[in-house]
Amino acid sequence: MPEGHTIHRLARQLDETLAGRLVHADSPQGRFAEGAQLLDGATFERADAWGKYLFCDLGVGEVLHVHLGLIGKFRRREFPPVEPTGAVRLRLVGEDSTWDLSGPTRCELVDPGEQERIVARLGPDPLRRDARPERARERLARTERPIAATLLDQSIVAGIGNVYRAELLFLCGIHPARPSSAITDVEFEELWAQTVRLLRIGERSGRITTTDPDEIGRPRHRMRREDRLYVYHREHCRRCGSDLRTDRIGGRPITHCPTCQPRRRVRSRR
DNA sequence: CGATTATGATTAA
DNA sequence: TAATCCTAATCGC
Repeated sequence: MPEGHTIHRLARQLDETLAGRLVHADSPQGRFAEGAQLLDGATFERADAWGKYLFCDLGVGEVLHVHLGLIGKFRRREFPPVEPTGAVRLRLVGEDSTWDLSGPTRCELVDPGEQERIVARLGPDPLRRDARPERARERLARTERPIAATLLDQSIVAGIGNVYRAELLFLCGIHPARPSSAITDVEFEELWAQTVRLLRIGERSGRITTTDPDEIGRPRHRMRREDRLYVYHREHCRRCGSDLRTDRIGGRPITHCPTCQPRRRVRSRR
């Protein structure tokens, strides 16, 4: 379930449960045996998220870099630990918590220079206080690539994934194929504000919810699964009932509502 | 039990 | 653009 909100939530929970604690590390599955050995017995200092990239500093010189990819999970497990089920690349056991990493696309130790290089390739992260949205704004203005493609480009904005991009474009009433350069300043402001808002909700709750509790008629945390999204994985528009359309943009499917997200902006009535 | 699917990203072509 | 990697839940037969 990894878009930026997942990684930030994870960083916070790792901090809460492991920071300042002595940690035992191992690789039950065996594919990160050397790295785990290096981390074993270290003190967990801090976890930090940049977009979908997670870094854990255990004060051993190199930093643990984890990227969950599409299917990776970093889950809290029973303490004291029991024999893991399935393929666990890395297990971290603190003084009162157990964490299992499975299926990551990256799990490696990187030196601080390499960490810097990774972070330098990323666009502003809406979940970071120091984010500079104007960086993203400038990039968008300079490319004709469809907005649905640039929103997935982590070097432009860091942390948006396939669910959030579809939902954001719906909420902002923007057609996915619109050239990025045609996004107006006002639209960008709203896009950024919504991104921050939705990612924060996701980080707090641990799940992606983009619908309005008033519109659904029940509090966000008690919404049914099928009520949490406007367009992603849906057939009909929750707002107007139109048949939704799914296209492949930026290499991945995106669904939009032809009525709520017209290709040309509807002339506002005066 | 095999096939399919998934909120991702890199590499090769 | 396609192929590839990684894992586990779910679905159809």
